[in-house]
Amino acid sequence: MSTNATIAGLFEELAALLELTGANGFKVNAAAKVARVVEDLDADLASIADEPGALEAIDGIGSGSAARIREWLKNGTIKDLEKLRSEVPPGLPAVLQVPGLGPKTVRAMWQDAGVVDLASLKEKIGDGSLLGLPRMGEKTIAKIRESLDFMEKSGGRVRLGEAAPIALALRQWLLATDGVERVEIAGSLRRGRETIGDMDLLACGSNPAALIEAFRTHPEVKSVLLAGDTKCSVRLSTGMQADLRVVDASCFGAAWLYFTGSKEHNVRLRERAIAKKLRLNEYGLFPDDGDPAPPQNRGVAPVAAKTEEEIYEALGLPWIPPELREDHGELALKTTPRLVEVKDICSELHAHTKASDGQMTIEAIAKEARDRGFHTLAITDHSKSSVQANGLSIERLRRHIDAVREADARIDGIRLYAGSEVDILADGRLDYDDELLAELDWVVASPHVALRQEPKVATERLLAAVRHPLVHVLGHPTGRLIGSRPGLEPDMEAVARAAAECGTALEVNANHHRLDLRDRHVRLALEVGCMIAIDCDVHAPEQFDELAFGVMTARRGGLTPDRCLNCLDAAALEQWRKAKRPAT
DNA sequence: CTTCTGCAGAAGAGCGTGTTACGACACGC
Repeated sequence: MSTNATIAGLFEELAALLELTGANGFKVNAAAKVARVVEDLDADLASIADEPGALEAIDGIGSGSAARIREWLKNGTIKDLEKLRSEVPPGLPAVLQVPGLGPKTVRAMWQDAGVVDLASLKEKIGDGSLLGLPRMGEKTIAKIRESLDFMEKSGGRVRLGEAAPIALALRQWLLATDGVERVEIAGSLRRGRETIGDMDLLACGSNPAALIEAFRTHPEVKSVLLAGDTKCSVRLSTGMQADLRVVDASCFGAAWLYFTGSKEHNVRLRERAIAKKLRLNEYGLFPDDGDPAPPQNRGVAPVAAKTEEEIYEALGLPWIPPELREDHGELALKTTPRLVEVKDICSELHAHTKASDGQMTIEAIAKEARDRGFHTLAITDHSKSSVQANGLSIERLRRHIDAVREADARIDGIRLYAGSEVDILADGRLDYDDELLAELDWVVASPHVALRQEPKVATERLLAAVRHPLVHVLGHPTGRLIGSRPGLEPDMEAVARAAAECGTALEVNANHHRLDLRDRHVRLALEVGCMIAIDCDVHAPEQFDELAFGVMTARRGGLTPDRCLNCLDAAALEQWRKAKRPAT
């Protein structure tokens, strides 16, 4: 694991242990924030820690956290953390992750009922010994049991690509309800995070009770966790939790803003409101009249409430796209950035046919891409070392190139590139020799094996690939699979710098299991001047639909159309391709 | 614990909901 990821993990643990030992809430928040900041940091902490004041200059890291980071880098331990570890059972922080359990409850379960980890929680639920605790009744315990089941199945979060179709189906269902005016997706799903904890929907209409009733009776709903006049939480058959809020149309914007989050973004907005003598809540942005009672209950007219745009404007901000609402500096924006959208994408530059492990013929995939409005499709079947994916031998590739060129000549309305997704071998060499690669129109170089190698080795490996003069795109650079395989941990800044220098594009693989580059790598790549490709790595026709997830990930990294290969028109893409290989 | 205003000390988002016990609390976003 990289140094930053390790340190982020330590501070996350520190925050959990502080919570469990009943520490000051601000102390807990501070540690949690350090974890978040460090996780997203581009610079390597180990390399900047020696520079006086460098750690403290990072927003969210003060003298205390800086000292702890230095202590860990020097000794490999943090005294305060060790002390807390000795006080709290090692399995207890995991119990805190159970939805519905907060620090107070877990602490009581630990000290009064002997719960020390998830296993003992399950046991104590089974033998009824939790019932005696304060605020622990039958219903509470039943909910905890359901949450535990979900965590066992999914680890508590589901991938973006799994949650999105369910949310869209729920939205359609609600849109058929009596009196409905509007139904929107909010929460981390709207922000396009790679995994979703629970899904949030927001609705308004003339018959709120009907919306709540429709929601709780959807066929996918397994149990109703709570249902009030304006709010309903359910557990879906997948185990995931879904929340619906029903609000008045007059404050839809305020509510949508609030329920989209992130929590950190909301806090920033509210701080900004306070600085302007205003108050922001889910009912609107109100003048601060000094009365602590909620203004919406006192007939106070909001400054803004109906749309997100007018609320941001009243706070002196441009409308901020949901994907950027993570408190990663987005409040410094002066105008709304024109981020890439699905409709901007007009080529697919990474696709597989039956020649390797795809399901479609060249002709079928070409027509599919054309029907989706693309002007160019790169056929990039696997190379010879990818035996498991039926990679093409040198001979087969030569015949395949001919077949693609023949199809290109025959099929109207789309341009086909004869390409390859060539393996980057463990030592950085490519899986075909240069002579053969030079015959191809398009080369995506991707790592598929040796995905556990040391970060330094991985960096050299990827550097070799991006510097190779015949490579157009570095495909799914880390090889990670969300939730199941961490993948390579190269020095992404070095890789991106080399890519920018050599004019090699970096891919955001849109497959929802991959989303690789991930959001923060996109941001890093853009900062150093890279071009980005968003590709579906298509193996079957429906995989073209994964594009939305790749686009959201790219938007989270701040990608604009001018920096995205797939947004170029056919002539501009052709020009870029030729400029990349001036010799050919 | 960190940040901000002023260099020491204050401030740090704000609300609905269910549960459990009848006002308070914990939780989640």
